[in-house]
Amino acid sequence: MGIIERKERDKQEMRLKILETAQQIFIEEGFEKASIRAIADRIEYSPATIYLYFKDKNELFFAVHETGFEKLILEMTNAIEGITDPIEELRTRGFAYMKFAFQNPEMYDLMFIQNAPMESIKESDIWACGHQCFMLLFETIQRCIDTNAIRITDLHIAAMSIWSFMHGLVSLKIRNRFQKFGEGDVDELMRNSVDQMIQLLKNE
Amino acid sequence: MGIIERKERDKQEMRLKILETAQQIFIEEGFEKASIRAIADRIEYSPATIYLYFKDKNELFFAVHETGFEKLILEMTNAIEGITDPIEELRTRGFAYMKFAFQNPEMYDLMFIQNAPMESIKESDIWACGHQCFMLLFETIQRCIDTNAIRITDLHIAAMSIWSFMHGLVSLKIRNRFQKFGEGDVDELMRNSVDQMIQLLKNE
DNA sequence: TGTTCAACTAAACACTGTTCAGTAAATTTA
DNA sequence: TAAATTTACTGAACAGTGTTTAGTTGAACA
Repeated sequence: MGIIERKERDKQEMRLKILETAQQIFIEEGFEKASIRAIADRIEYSPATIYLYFKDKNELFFAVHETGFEKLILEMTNAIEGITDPIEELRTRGFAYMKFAFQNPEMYDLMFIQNAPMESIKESDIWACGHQCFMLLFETIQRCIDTNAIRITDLHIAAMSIWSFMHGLVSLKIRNRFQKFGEGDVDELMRNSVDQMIQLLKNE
Repeated sequence: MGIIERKERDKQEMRLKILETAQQIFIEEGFEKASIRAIADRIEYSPATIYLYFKDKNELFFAVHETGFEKLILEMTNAIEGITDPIEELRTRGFAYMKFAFQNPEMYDLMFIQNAPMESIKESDIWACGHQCFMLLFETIQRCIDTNAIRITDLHIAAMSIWSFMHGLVSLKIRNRFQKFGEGDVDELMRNSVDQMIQLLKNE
């Protein structure tokens, strides 16, 4: 009989329910406010129940941050549709990354700033969704190198440099370190910085 | 009589004692572990006493993060002693910044990643120590621009780009996002990225 | 000497993540 | 069908967090 199958389905459903509720509260009110009790309250279960589906808060928010990567990877993939010039591809992916951060600041924070999700990765294995995302960057940079479009020849140095630049820009903004930086609009200065960096990277 | 003067001295002394103890625990065991109760325990006062000297934990850790900036500003100032070439000055300051982050990861985290210190800055006024630190960067970049040594001509764009790059590099490392990035040593890859960026910035 | 005032604290409040013994219902076995 | 077992769930507790408040104690002043 399909009782064990139904039970398995129920279990997955419950897990998803917790996950979606965690994500909801977290996106609306931030990581701090997304407490186990707040999540339990909304799904009308006791806090202890959550621990039957997730080892701890870190593991739950690891699962949440994975859904963030799914979204980012999708957007970074779709962004370059129809683009052939490698530099234009790099520029577009850069702006897609920045747009994601602006539109999902709490999720970006969880994915690239918070300690929580990284703490649930066992010493032996890898940050799979992170690596999957870097692959998109590697891909684009490799194309730039192959067509001699870029002034950096080492793939890993280029990837680390470009990602660091983008992350620095976005995370300093998210964590409020750009208060009154310069005179004009900070967001515009950020966009200009990205464009300037592309110019710097371009060969000729 | 000097009673009120002595009382004022005592008050300042107590404030300093709290501040130094907070800093100690925080550097040794991180921000999470540096609780009001842990600080109170070590100085052998009740937790409530701390609130007679600091409005809340944010204000206390704003004061701690200020001592971090004093150190960073000192190191960034001393680093360039005897250097005349603007590009070399920029490079040296970059490495000094990175060295500070590596040697004082918890303090760097507090200064540039944590929300706590920024939350105690009133809407009206400015992040003074942050701005004082940027001035050193502006200074160096201005020299680069004046001598035509750099491929960026806008001071604010250059400052934002270079700071973002350095912060991205260092904060991704601190928050554990460089696990197994590439094949070799991550620290060396980071240093190579800084050197590569300097090459990119250099005119000719 | 009595009064005032400042420094300090015990205890509580409202939270947090997490664990565990116990319950109740669904499922399986006899 | 009745009894035994397994599963899902929870109340209550533990140990911690930042913060507030009423109340105490000792020093300074009148």
